Amino acid sequence: MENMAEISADREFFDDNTYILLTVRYYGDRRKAALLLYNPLTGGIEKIYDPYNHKPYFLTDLSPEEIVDRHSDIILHRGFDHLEVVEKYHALLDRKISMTKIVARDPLSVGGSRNSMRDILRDHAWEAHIKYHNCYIYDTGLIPGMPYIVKNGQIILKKVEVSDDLIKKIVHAGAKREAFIKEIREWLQLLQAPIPRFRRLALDIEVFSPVPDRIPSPSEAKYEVIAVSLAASDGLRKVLLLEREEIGGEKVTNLDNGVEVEYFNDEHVLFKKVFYYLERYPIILTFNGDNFDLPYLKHRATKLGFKEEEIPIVLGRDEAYVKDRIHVDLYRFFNNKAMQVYAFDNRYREARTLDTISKALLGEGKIEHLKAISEMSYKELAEYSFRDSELTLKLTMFDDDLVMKLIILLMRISKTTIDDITRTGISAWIKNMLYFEHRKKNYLIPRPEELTRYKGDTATKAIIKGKKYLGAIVIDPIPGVFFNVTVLDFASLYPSVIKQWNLSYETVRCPHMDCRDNRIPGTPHWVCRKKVGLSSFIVGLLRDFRVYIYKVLAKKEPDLRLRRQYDVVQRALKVFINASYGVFGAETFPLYCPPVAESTTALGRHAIISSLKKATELNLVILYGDTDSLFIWNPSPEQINRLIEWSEKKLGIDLDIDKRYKWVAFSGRKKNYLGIYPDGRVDIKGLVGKKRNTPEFVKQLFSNIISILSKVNRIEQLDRARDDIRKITHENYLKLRNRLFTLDELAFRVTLTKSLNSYIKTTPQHVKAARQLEKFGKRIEVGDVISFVKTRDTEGVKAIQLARIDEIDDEKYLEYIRTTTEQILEALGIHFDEIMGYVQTKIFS
DNA sequence: TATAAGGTGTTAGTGA
DNA sequence: TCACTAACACCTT
Repeated sequence: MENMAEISADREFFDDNTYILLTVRYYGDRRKAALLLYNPLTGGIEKIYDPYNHKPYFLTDLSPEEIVDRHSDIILHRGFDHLEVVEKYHALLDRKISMTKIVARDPLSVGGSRNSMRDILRDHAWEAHIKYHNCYIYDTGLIPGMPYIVKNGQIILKKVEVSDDLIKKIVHAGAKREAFIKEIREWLQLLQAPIPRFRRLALDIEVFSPVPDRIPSPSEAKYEVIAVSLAASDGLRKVLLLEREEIGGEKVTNLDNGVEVEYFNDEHVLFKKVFYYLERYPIILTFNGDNFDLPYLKHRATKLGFKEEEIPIVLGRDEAYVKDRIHVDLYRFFNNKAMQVYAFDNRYREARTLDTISKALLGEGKIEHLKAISEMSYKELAEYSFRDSELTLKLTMFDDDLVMKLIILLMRISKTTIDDITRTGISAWIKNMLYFEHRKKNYLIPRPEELTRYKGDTATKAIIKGKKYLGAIVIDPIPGVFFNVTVLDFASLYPSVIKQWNLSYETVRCPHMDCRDNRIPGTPHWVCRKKVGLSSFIVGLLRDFRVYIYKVLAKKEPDLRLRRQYDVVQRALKVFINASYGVFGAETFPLYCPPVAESTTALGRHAIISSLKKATELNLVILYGDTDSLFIWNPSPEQINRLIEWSEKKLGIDLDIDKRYKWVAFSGRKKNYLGIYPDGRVDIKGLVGKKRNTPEFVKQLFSNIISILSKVNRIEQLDRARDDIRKITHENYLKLRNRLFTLDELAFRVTLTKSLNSYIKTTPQHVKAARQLEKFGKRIEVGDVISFVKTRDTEGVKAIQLARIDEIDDEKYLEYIRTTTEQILEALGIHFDEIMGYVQTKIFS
């Protein structure tokens, strides 16, 4: 079996007592938490009820006497268990305080039900909004995603070897404190522990619909489930089809690609078979199963007469589980912003659908179909349906199980269950990571209101209206074409600053009088000299792991398998490091602390401004710079080295050579340039021609211009390129005038970022087009990309489906050609009107 | 139960 | 009618 062979590489590590902790859930019927653990050897899942006898609780600053005297409703509460006095470290005050722990019989009594205990105590309740399963993880120290040995009801972390060599890469001479080394060893265990293959089943359902294109509502579950497709990591490839009178055609039992097709004349029996498979696998994968497949199956099963306990599906508020199993909804995971940007380098831009994501990542999409699903033959339906579950499975398998490995590493770093890691965003992950650390060090988790009270608001003013504080500096670019340009940039500037300056919610504006002169340039804030900040420490550590260990190993390691694993670690770390600054500036983050965010950007500005000064001293010419980068014209290697050394010595931040260009063209606009590498590759930033919503014909023109420019090697060749660009731009204009482009090529494709009826203040063009389509009965949803063309009628716009080629407004399109080419032409010293003059004379001659 | 701010460009809407 | 601002989408760091 494929599964067993794959495990063999780690066979020594994964013996039959070793499990991976996947999740912790609260089981109301037993009033206990239970752990769900995966056994890589058997491929099965095991449920173990809490061996620690842990109870839900929260904290209060009231003494037990005060509670008894003034809040007897706590003592009399149905969920009250007992009181304890505990000592906690209050980081905002930098001293120990005494708190009362109110222990409850069940999580709902703490909070989440009517008249819960935290509601009774309100302003006196601490740590009362933590979800019970997280609270359990913080207190027990159990780490989701890590290997554990289960023996006689005990659960023990499995030892992972960490070589002293690795530790030495982080601990430099002079900093060899025992506790520090221990902490580093623990973190490295998380990153080094082997990750097994997971047995998993991808599921996808198709539902009958009398109206084509309309997705049936899961809560009503009015129509039959006509197909269920299953694709599993152990080789299972199957489609279950419901026999229907209206379907003609042959009943194929095998598809060409080895997929087995099974027929059912009774929906009830089909469901039994589906449930059988759901329970046979530890992990179920779906694409949008939280909101569609699983709720539909559940509600439909109830309609079909299944009893509650016969249906192995549990529905939450916004998620769906398979009972005692794991459900990973890839739709939610892949639509997570942090994943798109950092882990997958923005390789899928539009996200949203299974089709677009798998096309970008796997190179294959869904089966295109013209017929409605309800009208397909058995064979067509089976093929169509199977492709969906197959793609879902493949999304977790490509690049040697990259996605599964990433999920496990993110779980370990953030101490978040697999249930939550695939459903919540980066701020919830970082919250978990920091809360876990608070409990481990016996820090009291501050209330958001305390943070604003002690730390205050921002002191700087943002450039952009509506923003909260001042951000980065963008240096005005010098317009023109420059040969031989080197780009330097600070290696992860903000995380470096956070580490270097000890930035953390408790250290910025700390309570000590004698730290007040330790000022943060550009702000009225100061930072602590006495204590190491908790978030500063962790961010610094993760940064060092990435820079000094995993980025190096991901390049150097000779063994492909290991090299890939190191690359996943490196990417997982990147997700956390890059988001560590932003969360402190986000109101929704429970440790929101504006002075921390503001100090980070202030120090970033300080770094770039002082290096700019230094560069000038070194007689370097700075052409442009954005946040953490400097574009330098024709520097000598000595000048560059001196600047880099200076940064290391004076700022304590690594300044690296990021890239070198043969030449760069700046139009004078910020965040807007074109660079040509020595090998002829092109680097385009911010130009209109690159934007996703730009019409195809403009993109084509743009790309032709770029291709002409990429061949320019010397200044003298620019004149020739200018002429060529003039010529093709002009040709394009004529083609437009003569209506030689198709509507498709002329279409703007713009995303609806909110629901159609919530555009109240203005009516943008894509909304106009969408409303036109709605009148024709087309359903329009958030995230839909609307294709429209600009027309000469009063509305000025038509949805592409409703437009004719002779209606288009070529003046508007000419304007668009103008801005697109202008961004490049201005850098080359040509005015667009010159071209227009050229066009005019051509036309009128 | 959305990590941040700084930009460019188009169009809608407003008020003199 | 015109100058200005707000809203919106998309991009860069």
